[in-house]
Amino acid sequence: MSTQSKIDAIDSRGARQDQRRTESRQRLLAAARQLFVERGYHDTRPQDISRLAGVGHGTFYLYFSDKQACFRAFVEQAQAEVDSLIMKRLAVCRTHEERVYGVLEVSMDFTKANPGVLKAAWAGHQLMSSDDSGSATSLSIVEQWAERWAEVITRGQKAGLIWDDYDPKIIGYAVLMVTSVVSTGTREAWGDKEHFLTNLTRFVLRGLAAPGAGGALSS
Amino acid sequence: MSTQSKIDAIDSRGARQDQRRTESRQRLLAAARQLFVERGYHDTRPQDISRLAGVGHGTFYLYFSDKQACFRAFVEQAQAEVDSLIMKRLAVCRTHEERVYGVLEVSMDFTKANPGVLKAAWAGHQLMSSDDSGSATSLSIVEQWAERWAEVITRGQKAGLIWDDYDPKIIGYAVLMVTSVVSTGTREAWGDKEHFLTNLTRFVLRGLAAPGAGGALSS
Amino acid sequence: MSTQSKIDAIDSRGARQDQRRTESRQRLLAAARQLFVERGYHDTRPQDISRLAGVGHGTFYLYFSDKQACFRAFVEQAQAEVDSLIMKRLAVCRTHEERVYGVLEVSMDFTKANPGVLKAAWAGHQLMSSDDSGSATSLSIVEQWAERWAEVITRGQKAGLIWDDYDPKIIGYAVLMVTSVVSTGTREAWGDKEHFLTNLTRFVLRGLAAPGAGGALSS
Amino acid sequence: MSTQSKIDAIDSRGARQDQRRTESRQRLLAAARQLFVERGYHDTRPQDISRLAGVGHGTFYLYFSDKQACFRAFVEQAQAEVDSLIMKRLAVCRTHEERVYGVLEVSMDFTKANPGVLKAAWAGHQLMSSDDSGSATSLSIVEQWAERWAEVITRGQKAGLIWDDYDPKIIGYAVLMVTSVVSTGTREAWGDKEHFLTNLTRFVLRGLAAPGAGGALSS
DNA sequence: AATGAATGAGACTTCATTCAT
DNA sequence: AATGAATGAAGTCTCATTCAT
Repeated sequence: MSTQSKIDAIDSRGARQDQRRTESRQRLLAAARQLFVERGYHDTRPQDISRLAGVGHGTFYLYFSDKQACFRAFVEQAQAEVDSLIMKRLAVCRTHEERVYGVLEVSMDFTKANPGVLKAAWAGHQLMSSDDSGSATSLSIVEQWAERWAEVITRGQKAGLIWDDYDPKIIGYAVLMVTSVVSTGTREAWGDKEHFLTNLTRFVLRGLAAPGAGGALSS
Repeated sequence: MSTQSKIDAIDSRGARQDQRRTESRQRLLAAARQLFVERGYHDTRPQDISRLAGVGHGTFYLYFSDKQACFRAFVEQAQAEVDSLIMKRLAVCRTHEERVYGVLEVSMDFTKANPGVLKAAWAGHQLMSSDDSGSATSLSIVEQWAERWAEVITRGQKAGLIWDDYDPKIIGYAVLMVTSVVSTGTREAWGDKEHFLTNLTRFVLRGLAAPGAGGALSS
Repeated sequence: MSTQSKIDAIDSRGARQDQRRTESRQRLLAAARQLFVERGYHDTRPQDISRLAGVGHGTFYLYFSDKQACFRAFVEQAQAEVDSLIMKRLAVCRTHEERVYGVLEVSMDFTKANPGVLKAAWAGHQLMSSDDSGSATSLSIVEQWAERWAEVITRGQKAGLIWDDYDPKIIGYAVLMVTSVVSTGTREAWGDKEHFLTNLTRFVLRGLAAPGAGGALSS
Repeated sequence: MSTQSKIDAIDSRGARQDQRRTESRQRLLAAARQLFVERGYHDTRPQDISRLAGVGHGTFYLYFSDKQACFRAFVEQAQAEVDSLIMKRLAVCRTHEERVYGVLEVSMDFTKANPGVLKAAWAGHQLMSSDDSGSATSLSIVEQWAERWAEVITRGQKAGLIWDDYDPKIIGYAVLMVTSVVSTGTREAWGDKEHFLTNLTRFVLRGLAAPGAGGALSS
C-alpha cells in the first residue's frame, strides 16, 4: 500500500467514523427533542432517549456529559432554529408592519410544524434544577429577542414613527410577550391564521405608531 | 355532667381540633409555598415541607393525598390571592387606563412582596408530570384572566372606545401577556415603578383606543 | 390521660424508637463487617449489606450517608475493639516481655475470633478511592499504635533496659510491624499459638534489650 | 527479488512487527504501572491506560485478556524488578549485617525511585475481586521473600551465629515485616537514610545474634 | 391526630468489554 | 494489528409513600 493510499484509507476511515459520530448525535438529539417536548424534562429518561434513537444506553453519555447537557443542547438547537428563521424573514421586511407580521408568522409556522418545541425552549432551564450557573446562555435568547425589538423601536423613534415617550427596553419586552402568544399554543381555536396574525399585528402597530406617523409604519 | 355541657365539651374539643387541623395545614401550605418558589416542584420533597412546617414527615399525608395535591393547593392559593387583589382594585376603577394601570400595579406589588410566587403559579402544572388530568384547574386562571380582558374589550367596543376590528379573545390574551411582564421579574433594572408601569399602560391603551375615542379611554 | 402519663407515653415511644434506630444501625454494621471482610470493599454492595441485615435497601442510607461512610464506621469499630482489648491487657502487664507477649496474644486471639477483620481494618482506607480527605482518622490508628511502642521504648531507654542508640519512632514502628504478623493470617500452619508467640516475643525482646539489662526486660 | 532477499524482507518485517508488538505492550504496561500506583486498581480504567500509552482503547485487549491480567502483569513486573535488585545485592554480601542492610537499602532506593510501586505490588491482589484463583502467583512473592530469610536464618543457626531456639519460618517472616517498613513510605520524616537504615539493621541483628556470636554476624 | 423509621421502585451514570471498520 | 464507537449490565443513591407505634 502506498503512503498516499494509506493516508487515504485513514482519512476515509476517519471520515466514516466522524459521520457515524455525527449521525448518532443527531439521532439522539432528535429523540431528545421529541421526548422533552412530549413528556417534559423530568419524565424523560436518558434511557428513553437512547431507545428512541436506536442506540444503547451507554451511547447517550458518549455525546452528552449528562441529562442536563442534553437538554441544554436541545434548547439551544431549537432556539437557534427559530432565530435563524426569524432573521431570514426580517432581512426581507421593509416596514414595521411587515416585521411584526413576519415574526408572528414565522413563529406560528414553526409552532405548527414543531408543536411544543418553542414553548419548551422558551421555558428553557426553568424546568431544571435551580443551580443553573449556565443560565446565562438560555436566558440570553429571550433577552436577545427583546433587545432586537428594542433596537427596532429606537430606530422607529428616531424616524419619528414611534412614540418617543417609550422606553425601548420596556416596550421591546412587551412586544416580545405579545409575539409569544402564538407559541403558547394552548388554543387551537383562535380562528384561522390570517385572522389571528392580523389581530395581533394591528394591536402592536397601533400601540407603537406615533400620532403623526399616519400609516407610515406599514407603508 | 349535663347533656348540654357534654355537647359543649365535644363542640369545644372539636373546634380546637379543627383549629389545630387547620393550623397544621396552613403551616404546611406556607412551607410548601416557600419551597416550591425557592427550589421548584421537583427539588422540593414532602419531607422538606414537613420539616420547614415543623411537623412530622407523615403528617404531610394527613392533609394532602400526595405531593401533586399539595402543589395544586399552593397554586390555587396563590392565584386566588392575586385574583382577589385584582378584583378589589378593578372594583374602584372607572376608566380603562385605571384598569390597566391598576392590574399592573397590583401584580407588581404582589410580585415584590412575594417574589417568584406569581411566576410559579403562572407556570402552574407544566412542572408536574404530563398526565394533567387536573390541568383544567390550573389552566383556567390564565384562561380566566384572558377572558376578563376579553370582556373589558367587548364592552369598550360597544361603547365605541376600542377598535371594533379586534377579536376580543385574541387581544384579551395579548393584553394579558403584556401585563405578565411585570411578574417575570427577571429585570430589577427597569427603572422605577412609575416609569415602568406608565410605559406599559401607554402601550396597551394606545393599542386599544379607537381613533374617535380621543382620550376617552383614560377620562 | 394525665400530663405525667402523656410524658411517659412520649418518653416510652421515643425510647422504643431510639432502640429501633440503634438496633437497625447495629444490624447494618454487623452485616457490613461480615461482608467487607468476606468479599472486600468493592465486591460488597449496599444492597447486600441491607439484605443481610434484614432491612430495606433504602434503610442503609438512613444510617450511613454513603457506602464509604459505612466502611469508615466498620474500620473504626474494629480498630476501637482491638484497641480496647490491647489497652486492657497492657494495663496488667509489668514487664516488657509481658507487654510484647500480651499484645501479640490479644491480636492473635482477636484474629482467630474475627478472621480477616484486623487485616481489613489495617488495610483501612487504602481500598477506597484515593481522594481520602479523611485518611487522618484511619491512618492514625497505625500511627497511634506505633507511637505507643515508641513511648514504651523511650521509657525503657531511660531505665537503661533498652539500647539507647535506637530512635524510638523507627524501632516503635518496626516492633509494630512484627506484631502485625499475627493478624496477617495467611498461614494457619505456624505451629501452635504458644510456639508462635514465644518465637516472636523472643525476637522482639532480644532486639530491644540493652547489653547490661540481663533478663531485666522480662523480670 | 531473490528468494533469500524475500525471506530477509519477511524476517525483517516480522521482526519489526514483533518489536512494535513488544513496544505497544511495554507502553501499556508502563502506563498501567503509573496509573495503578497513582489511583489504585479500581480507579484505573483500561481506557485510561490506553490513552496514557497513546494507543487506541481496543488495543489494550490485544495485549491483555482483561483488566486483571494487566494488573497481574504489573505486579509481576514490579516484583521481579525488586527481586532482581535484591538478588544482585545479596550476591555481594558476606555478613548478615551486610545482607540486612543491603536488602533495606535496595528496597528503600527502589521505593524512592518508584514511589508507591512496592506498596502496590505488596498489596497485590487483595485489591482485586475475591475470586483469587491466581493468588498463588502474587502471594508467592511474599512467601518467597520470607522463605529466603528463613534459609538465611537456618544457615546462621547451623553456624552458631543465630539463636537456635528460633523457628526459621516465623522469624523469617518477622524479619521480612521489619524490612517492609521502608516501603510503607507513610513517613518521609524518618531522618536521613543512613540513620533510618542503621536503626532497623541494628534491631534485626540484635534480635537474631546468638549470645556467643559476638560481633560475628557483622564481621 | 401525629410521628418518623422503613421501604423499594427507579433514576442517573459508569465502565469493562466487543466488534465493525 | 489497530481503532474507538457502541454496548448494557450493574452500581450507587433518592424519594414519594406507607405503617406500626
